[in-house]
Amino acid sequence: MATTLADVAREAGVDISTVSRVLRDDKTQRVAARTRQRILDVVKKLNYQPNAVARALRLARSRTIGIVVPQLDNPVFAEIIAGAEHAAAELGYSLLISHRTRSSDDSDLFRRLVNTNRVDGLLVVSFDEDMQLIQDFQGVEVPIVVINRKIESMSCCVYHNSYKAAQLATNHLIDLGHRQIVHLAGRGGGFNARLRWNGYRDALTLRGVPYDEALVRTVGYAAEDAATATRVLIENSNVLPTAIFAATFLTAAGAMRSLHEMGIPMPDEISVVGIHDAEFALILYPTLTTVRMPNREMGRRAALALCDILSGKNVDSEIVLEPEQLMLRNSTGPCRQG
Amino acid sequence: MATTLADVAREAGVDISTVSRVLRDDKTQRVAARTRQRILDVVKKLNYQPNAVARALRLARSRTIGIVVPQLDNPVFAEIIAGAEHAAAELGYSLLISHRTRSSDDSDLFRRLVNTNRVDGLLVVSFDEDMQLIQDFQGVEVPIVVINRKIESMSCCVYHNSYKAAQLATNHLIDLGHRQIVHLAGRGGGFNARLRWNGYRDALTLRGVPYDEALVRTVGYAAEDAATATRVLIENSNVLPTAIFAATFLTAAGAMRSLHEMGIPMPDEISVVGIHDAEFALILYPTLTTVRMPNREMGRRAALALCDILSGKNVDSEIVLEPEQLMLRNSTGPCRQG
DNA sequence: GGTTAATGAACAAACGATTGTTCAAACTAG
DNA sequence: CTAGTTTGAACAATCGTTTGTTCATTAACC
Repeated sequence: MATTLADVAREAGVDISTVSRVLRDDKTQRVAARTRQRILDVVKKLNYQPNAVARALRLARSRTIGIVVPQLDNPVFAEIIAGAEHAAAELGYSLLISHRTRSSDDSDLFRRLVNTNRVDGLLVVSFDEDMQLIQDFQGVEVPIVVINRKIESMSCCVYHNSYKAAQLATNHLIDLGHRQIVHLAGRGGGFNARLRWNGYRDALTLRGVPYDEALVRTVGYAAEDAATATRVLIENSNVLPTAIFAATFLTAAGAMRSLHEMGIPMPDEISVVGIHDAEFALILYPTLTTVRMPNREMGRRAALALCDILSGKNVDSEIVLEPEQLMLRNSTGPCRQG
Repeated sequence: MATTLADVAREAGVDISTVSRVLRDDKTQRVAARTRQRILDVVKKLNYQPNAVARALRLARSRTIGIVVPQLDNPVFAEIIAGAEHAAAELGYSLLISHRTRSSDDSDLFRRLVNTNRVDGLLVVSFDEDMQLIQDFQGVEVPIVVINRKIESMSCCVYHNSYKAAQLATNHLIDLGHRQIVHLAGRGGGFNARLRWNGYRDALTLRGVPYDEALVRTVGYAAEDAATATRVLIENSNVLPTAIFAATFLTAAGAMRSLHEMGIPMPDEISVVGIHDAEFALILYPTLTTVRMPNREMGRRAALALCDILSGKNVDSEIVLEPEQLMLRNSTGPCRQG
C-alpha cells in the first residue's frame, strides 16, 4: 500500500494535521523547526506522496482537466493535445482525454465528465462545423475554454488568425505573379473556413487582382474530395488556373494528387500552397509550401487560460494566435504565364 | 453544487446508506419495493450522479487508467489512443493521457501517476528502442499492459505480428517478379524492426530469392533519413533495385521523395511498399501500397486486457494481432526487368 | 511569583461515498 | 400470548486529506 499521512505521523511521532501543515506550508500555524525537520526527514524516508483522490475530495478540486477532441488521428488535433498536456503537466494538472465524434450522440458527454467530479474544467476542441456544441454546454458548471474557434457566449476562446494566414498564402502566390488563383475552401462555412475565404478574397482585392467566385470551390474534409474537385475544376476551365490555395493540409494533398494524375507539373504549371504544417508537408512531392500555424501553442495557451481561470485569475476572453510563418518549399514557384 | 447522496436521502426521507444500496443494487441487504421506487424517483428528479472522487477514495479504485505515449503526432499512436479511449469508455473507465518523450528524464513518471492514486492501471505504448522502459517499471504497483512490443517480464503485452506483415509485403513484391528488393529497416534493432527484417529475409529465402545483406539499410525514424539512405543506395548501386520494402510509413514516404527527385518513376522502375496504413498513404503520389496493421484494435485490446486484470480476470500474457491486409495501391507494379 | 501572552501541537469535523453492524417493528410459530 | 425470527432501514466507521478549534506548555511581564 502507498504510504499515507498517518504513516508519516506515526513514524515522526506527531499528529497527521501537523504533517499536513508542514507539507502544505500552512501560514496560519507555526511548527517548530525541529519538528518540521523531523517530519520532512520521515516524508523523504518513506517516499510519501499525497493521495490525490483524498485531496480532491476534501478540496472539491481534482486538479484534472478534460480535453474533448473530435478526432485523434489528425495531426492538428494531436499537436493541440500535445501542447495542452505539456502545459497542464507543468502546472500540476492531469489531462483526461475524451473523444466526441460528429456522429455519436454525446449530448451529455460534458455533463457526465463534470458532474461526476472528475474534472475541474474543460478544454473543448471544436470542429469547424459543430453547431450543436453550444447547446451541449448548457448546464455544464465548470469553466470551459474553446479551442480552434470563436463562440461568442463562451468566456474564453483560443483560435488562430485564419484570415491572416490566408492572406499570407494568397500574397505569396500573388508575389510569384499568379493571377488565376483557385481557392479550395472548407465546405460548411465553419469558423476557419469563412475566415480563410475572406482572407483570400481581401488579399486579392487589396492587391488589385480581381476576385472571381468561380475560382472558389468548397470541398469536404477528406483528401479525396479535394482531388475530385480539382479534377472537375481543371477539366472545365477555359483558362487554366496557375495556382491553388488549399484551405487545409489534406485538401492541398488531394489537389496535388489530382495534378499528378493529370500530368500537370508542380510548380511549373500550377503552384499549390496549403495551411497547416506538419511532417507530412515534407513527404509530399513536391514538398508543400504551407503557412505554419501554432497548433501546439494553441493547446498550450488554452490549458494555461483554463488553469488561470481555475485559480481565479482573469483571462482574456479571446486569445488570437497569429500564423507563425510561411514555410517556403517546392510546391510554389513563379507564374510562367505572367 | 452537484447533488449528493445526502440530498437524495433527505428528499426521499431515508438514510444515505439506503440510497447507496439501492443504487449499487446491494445483494446483502434488501430494500422494500416502495422505498426503492421512491428513491429511484428522487434520483431521477434531482439528476443525481455519484461523485467519482469520493467513490474512488472509499474503494481505492479510481476507474481511471493512464496511457503513456512516446509522442502524439504520429498516426500510429493516435490510432492506438483512439482505440484505447473507446474501449475504456465503454467499460466505464476514463483515460488519463501522459507524454513520455525520449529525451525528458521521466524515470518517475509511472510512479508519480500511480502513487498519487490517480490511476488503477497503466497502458504503456513503447517506442521500439526504449530500453530504459523496463527499469522505470520498477516499484510501480499497478497492472501494466505494454503496447507495441513484447517485454518478457511483463504480465501482458499487446503487439502486432510484424514478422508476418513483412512477409506479406515482401511476398507481394516477389509475386510481382521482383528479385532485387531493398529493405529499409528501422535503426536500433528494436522489437518491430527486428521482426520485420526477419520476415523480409525469411520470405525471400522461402521463395528461393537470395538474401543479400547489402540490400538492407537501417534508417532513423524521420522521413529525411530514409530519403538520404535511398539516394545513397541508388547512386552506389551497380544493379538498380527494382523494389523497396520500407519498414514504416515515414520511411516509405522518404524513399518515395528521393525517387521523385532522382526522376525514377514509380512503380515503373521501382516499386515501394510500406507498413502501416493511414489517410496519408492516399495522399502520396503514387498512392502507397501498404500492409494495414490493426492499430486501433491494438489499443482496444490492450485497454480490455487491462480492465480485465483490474477486475481480477486472467488474461493472456501475450496478445498478438495479425496484419489486416495488403492494401494494394499504385506504388507497386510488376517488375519490368523480369 | 502569579497572571497573561505566545507558541506548538493535538483534536475533531468535514468532503461523499461504501458497507458491516445494530435495532425497531412486524411477522411467525408454539 | 410470548418467544423467536424476518424484514427494512438507520447507525456508524472508514477511505486520506485539509483546516478551524482547543489545549497544554513555556515564555514574558510587572
